[in-house]
Amino acid sequence: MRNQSPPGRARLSDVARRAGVSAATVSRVLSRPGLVAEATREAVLKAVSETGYRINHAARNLRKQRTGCVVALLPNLANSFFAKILDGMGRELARAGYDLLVADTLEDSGRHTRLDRFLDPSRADGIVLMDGLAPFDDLAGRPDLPPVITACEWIEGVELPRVMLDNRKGAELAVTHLRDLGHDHIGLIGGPPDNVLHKDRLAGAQTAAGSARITGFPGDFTMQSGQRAAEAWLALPARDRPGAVFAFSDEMACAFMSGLRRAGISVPQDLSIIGFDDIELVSHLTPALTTIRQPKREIGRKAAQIILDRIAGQEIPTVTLLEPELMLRETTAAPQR
Amino acid sequence: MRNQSPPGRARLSDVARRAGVSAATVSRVLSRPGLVAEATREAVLKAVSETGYRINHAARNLRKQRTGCVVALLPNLANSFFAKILDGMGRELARAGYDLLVADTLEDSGRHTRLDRFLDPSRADGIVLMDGLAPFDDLAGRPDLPPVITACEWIEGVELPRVMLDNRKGAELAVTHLRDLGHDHIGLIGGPPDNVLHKDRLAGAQTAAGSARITGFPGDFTMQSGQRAAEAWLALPARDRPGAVFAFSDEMACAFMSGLRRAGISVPQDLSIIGFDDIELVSHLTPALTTIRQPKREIGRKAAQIILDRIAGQEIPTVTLLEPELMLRETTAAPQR
DNA sequence: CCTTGCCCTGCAATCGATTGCAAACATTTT
DNA sequence: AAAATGTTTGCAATCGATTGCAGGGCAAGG
Repeated sequence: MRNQSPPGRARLSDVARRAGVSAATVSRVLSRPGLVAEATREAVLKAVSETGYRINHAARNLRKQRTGCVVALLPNLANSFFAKILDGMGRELARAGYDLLVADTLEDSGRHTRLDRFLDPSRADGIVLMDGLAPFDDLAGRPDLPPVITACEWIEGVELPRVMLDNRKGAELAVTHLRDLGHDHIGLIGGPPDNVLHKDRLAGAQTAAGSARITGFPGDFTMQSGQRAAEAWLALPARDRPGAVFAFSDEMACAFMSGLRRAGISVPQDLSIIGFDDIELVSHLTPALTTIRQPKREIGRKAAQIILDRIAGQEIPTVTLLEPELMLRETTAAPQR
Repeated sequence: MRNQSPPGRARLSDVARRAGVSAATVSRVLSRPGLVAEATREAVLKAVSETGYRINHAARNLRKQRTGCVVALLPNLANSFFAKILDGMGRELARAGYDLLVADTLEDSGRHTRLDRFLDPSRADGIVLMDGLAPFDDLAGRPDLPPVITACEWIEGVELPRVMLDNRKGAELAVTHLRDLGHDHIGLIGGPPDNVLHKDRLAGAQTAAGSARITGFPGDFTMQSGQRAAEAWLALPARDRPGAVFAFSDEMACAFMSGLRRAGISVPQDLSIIGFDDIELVSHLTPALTTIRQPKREIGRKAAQIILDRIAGQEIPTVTLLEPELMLRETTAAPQR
C-alpha cells in the first residue's frame, strides 16, 4: 500500500504520478533535461519542488554502479599537514559532485588496517593513498578494484600513479640556500630511513651539498625527534657542530630551534635553521622559520583532479610533481666568522 | 546472460549457485549465521571464499534503508584542531562499521554551502555538525532528516544535542590560575563576538576575574589576530598594559607571544600568557606555553558514540560536557613587583 | 500411524532509480 | 498521399541484497 500513500519521503514515482508522467520521464528531466519536451519538463519540475523530492543515492548508485565517493587513506588524520591536503581535495571533489570519505591506514595499535575494506568498487569510485608504508604490494593492477593513486608519499616498487612535491628539488633549494650563505658544514635532521620522502630529500640535500661536510641527526618528522636532535647537537664538541641545520619537517625544526634557544644558542647568529613543509605556524614564530614550502592545498586539489580523471576513464600521468618554494625568513644567515 | 557468466565480481546469487543453496540462505549465513544449519553454513562460507565474494554496499544500503556513513561538517578542515577531533571520531565510527564522510560548511568564497546536500538519509545515517554559524535554524526537528548533533560549537536557539568542552570552566581555570599568581589586571584576546565559544569563555573569564581589571583585545582565533593583539598591547601606555593575557586559542597566544618577544618583552618575566586548546606544538616552544587543554580525540570519540546511539534509536543526552585541564608550563609567573 | 511443532530453507516481493527499446505522434521529404 | 525521419514518452528489465511468509523434513508425542 506504500505505493498509494508515500510515508515521509517522495520517490521518483510519486513525482511522476503527480506530474502525470512516467518515472522514466522524471528521471530524464533530472539527468538529461534536453531529451524532454519543454512543457513536460516544467510540469515535472513543478511536481519535484511540490513534493520536495530528493534523490535516493543508494538506489542510483546501485543502478549506475558507482558510489559518488572517493576515499582518502592516511596514516594520521591528526596531522595538520594532511588536514590541509584533505581540504584542497575535498573542495575539488565537491565541485565534481563527489564526496570525500576519510580513513586511517593505522589501527590504534599502530598496526596497519585491513585496507581491502576500502578497496571495493561498491564503497568508493577511487582511492587516494597517502601512506607510503601501507601494505599494498599485490594490489597494483587488479581490475576488480577501483582506481588507486598515491599522494605525498608513494610505495616503492608498486606501479601506482603519484602526485607529490618534488622533494629532491625542495631539499636542493634548502641546502643550496645554506651553501650560498657560506655554510660548509650542514646538519640534516632526517625522517625514518625507509621513508620515501626521507630518501628523496636526502638525495637532494647531498647533491646540493657538494663538497660541504654533512652531519646527520636521526629523526622521524615529529617534534620529539627534533628535540632529541637539539640534545645531540649540544652534545657535540664545538668544532663538530654544524653551523646550519636542515630539518626534513617544520615540526622537527621548531622543536630543534626551541631546544637550542633554551640552551642559550641564538638563531640565526650562532646557528642557521631551515625547515620543510611551511606549516602555518612557523611564520609566526620569533624568529620566523625559513623553510621549504609545500603547496598543500594544491597537492590535494591535484590529487583530486587526477583521481577524477582516472574515474572518468582518462589516461593520467604516472608522476605529477609540484614545485617547492623557498620561504626566506629569519632563521638563516651567513655563518659567524 | 550476465546471470550465467559473472563478469568480474561475484554476486550473492553466484555464491548461492556455487554452494547449491538459495541467495536467501547465503545472505543469512552472512548476517545471522545462527539461523542456518551447520553443514549448510560451512558450504556457503567455502563458496564465499572461493568466489572472493564482497558485498555490494549500494544494494544492501538500498534494501536496508541506511548508508553506513556519518558525515562531519566543519568550517575548516585545514584546522589542526578539527583534524584531531576527526581522528578520534573516525576511529570510533570504524569500530562500529561506519564510514566517516567529511565536508566543509564553507565555500571557497567563505559563504556557507548548501548543507541540505548532506541532510539526506540516503547519504548519511547521522550528522555531526561542528560549525556554530551554519544556517541550521529550521532543521532542528524534521523527521525526514537523519539525526544531527553538534560538537565543539553549537547553534544558539536550536535544539540540537551538543558535545563539547566545558568552555566556561576552562576559562575559569585559566583566569583563576592568573589570579592565584597575583595578577590583578588581565588581558583577554577573544574570538568573534558572536561565536558561542567566545561567549562562554568570556563568561567564565569574567566570573573568575572577580575584582581584577580586564582589558579586551579583539580576535578571531587566528594567528593574524594574535599578532594584532601584540601590536595593540605594545601601543598601550605602560600602566595600562595587563600583566597577564589569556588568549582564547593557542594560535593567538603563539602569535601574540612571538610579537611581544620580537619587541623585547620577556615572557613570563614581563608578561604572563596562557592559551586555550593545547595544540601539540605549543609544548615544544621556548618558553613552553601554559594553556587549557581540550581533550580533542576524546571529543571526537564521544561525538561518535553519541551519534551512533542516536542512530540506534537510543535516547541521548542533550548536553555532554568534557573536562578542560590546566597545562602548567613556562609562560605564566607571578607579576613583577 | 497420525498430529503437532520446530528447524531450515526457498520463493518472491521489495528497496528506488536508470535506460534500451519501441510505440506513438509530429514533421519533413519525395 | 505515402514514406521517411525525428521527437517525445512509456514499458519493463535491471542493479544486488534482504526478509516475511510458507512449505518440507524430521522428531517427539499421542
